[in-house]
Amino acid sequence: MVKYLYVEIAGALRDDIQKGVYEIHQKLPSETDLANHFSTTRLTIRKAIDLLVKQQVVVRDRNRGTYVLATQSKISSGSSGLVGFTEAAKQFQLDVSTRVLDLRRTIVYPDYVASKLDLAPQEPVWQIERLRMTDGEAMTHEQIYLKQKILPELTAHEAQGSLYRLIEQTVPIGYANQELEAVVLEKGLSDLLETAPGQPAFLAHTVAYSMDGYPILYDNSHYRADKYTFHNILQREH
Amino acid sequence: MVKYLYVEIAGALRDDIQKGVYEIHQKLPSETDLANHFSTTRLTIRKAIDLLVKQQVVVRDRNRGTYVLATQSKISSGSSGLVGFTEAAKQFQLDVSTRVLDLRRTIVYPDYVASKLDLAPQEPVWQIERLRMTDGEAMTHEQIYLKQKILPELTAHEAQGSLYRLIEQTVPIGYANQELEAVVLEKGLSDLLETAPGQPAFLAHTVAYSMDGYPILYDNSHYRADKYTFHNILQREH
DNA sequence: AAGTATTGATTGTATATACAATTTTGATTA
DNA sequence: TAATCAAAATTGTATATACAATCAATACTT
Repeated sequence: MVKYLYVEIAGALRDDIQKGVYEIHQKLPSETDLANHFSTTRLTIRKAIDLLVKQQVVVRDRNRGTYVLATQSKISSGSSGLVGFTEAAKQFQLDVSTRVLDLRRTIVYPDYVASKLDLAPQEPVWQIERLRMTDGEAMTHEQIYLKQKILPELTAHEAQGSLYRLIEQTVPIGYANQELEAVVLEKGLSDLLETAPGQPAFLAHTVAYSMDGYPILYDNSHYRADKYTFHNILQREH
Repeated sequence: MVKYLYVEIAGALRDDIQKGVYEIHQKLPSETDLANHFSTTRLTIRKAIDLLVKQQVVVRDRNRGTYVLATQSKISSGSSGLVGFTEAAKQFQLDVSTRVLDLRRTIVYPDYVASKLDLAPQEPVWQIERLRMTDGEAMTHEQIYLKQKILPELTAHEAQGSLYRLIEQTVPIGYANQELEAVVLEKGLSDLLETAPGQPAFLAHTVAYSMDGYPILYDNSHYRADKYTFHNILQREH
């Protein structure tokens, strides 16, 4: 999984931070020192630190040093494009795993699902409930409704990977409409997400459409707020 | 103002894109070609392209090339966007009012503000704390840090309106970088927002940049989750 | 003692070069 | 023609090195 030197070094540093070798607000060794320690060049160290900055683990302070910001990094996704959890986490070079809690073909679903997906009466959908984890820690709980006619067959094994990628083997996805709520976790979900009730979370409602504008899937996901941020680049229109 | 080679090159490329030299979905010249053209190294070109990627002007496609992205639309619908609260709320035809809680020119601010705004030591900023209301109900609490050199003077009356509009009378804003957290309100803020502690809220960190990529203002806002949702249209890149 | 200049440390940028990984393209072969 | 293989193109990573910009600490001068 770990392929590149700078990713490995970033991981090593992050581990050290998590282990307390470097504490919050403490300064990391200088780039040259790190380069010597890891027997590499300063530029490779810089790339490693760049990654940690992107993950918001450290901050740079020009001419002074690099300081520890948090002991944990957050995954972040947003309008940078439509990516599922798998692809987002991969950009952070994290190890993704999935627990499929439920997978069934059904004609029983809430009204708003039928409405959002523009379903015919009795039209079957795949209902997929998954728990997504990075490095073994629960991050996201997903409740997905996918038009069955898009994917006639779907195995539990397939449901473990990137659904977007799977779907795009038959229907290219054009865009999605996402609405974000901030919520507080109730008992059931907090258990699944391995945290406490009352903790904040994002609730994202996403409808993915084909290029033609036909709805394909509806996704209702809870993201642990301590592990996830949404990130937008907003262009000013002049 | 433009100091570094790679920033200049990024600007030149962005201009070319805007002028139509490179059109949407078109491929940029290869990095080696660009390096020759600008009489520099591939690594400098890469840093320039890195910047454009961060600004979402182009995307990389490994082993294939760098492609021009749609520089328009894609963002900021429904809510905050780079329109600021005033402009957003007006689209909903709501009656916006503002309570300026604090307005001061100061050289005392958190480290992360100095870092995000790339402030010189002792550089003065305007610190503006506002409560934004629609139809008399508290919606948003804003904590804004604005480089003083952008706006030498700022009255409490001016601070009641749209800051974005005010700023753009001197410096056009190019884009902003927004990060969303989901949080739970603590006592002080919940009082200001006229709700109860423990209620969920969005916490948005926004850094607004000039067209050249220089930071202008940092905004730390809490949005009542029961009154506000964030809405994105996500484009799938193919 | 207080201010000033110097020096070292540290991050930021830039050049030059090489190899790796993968996609595309073109040539070769069955 | 179709399939296979080889080469070229292109981005990604890595090493080595140098200088610039600025902060912090030290030494020096007044």
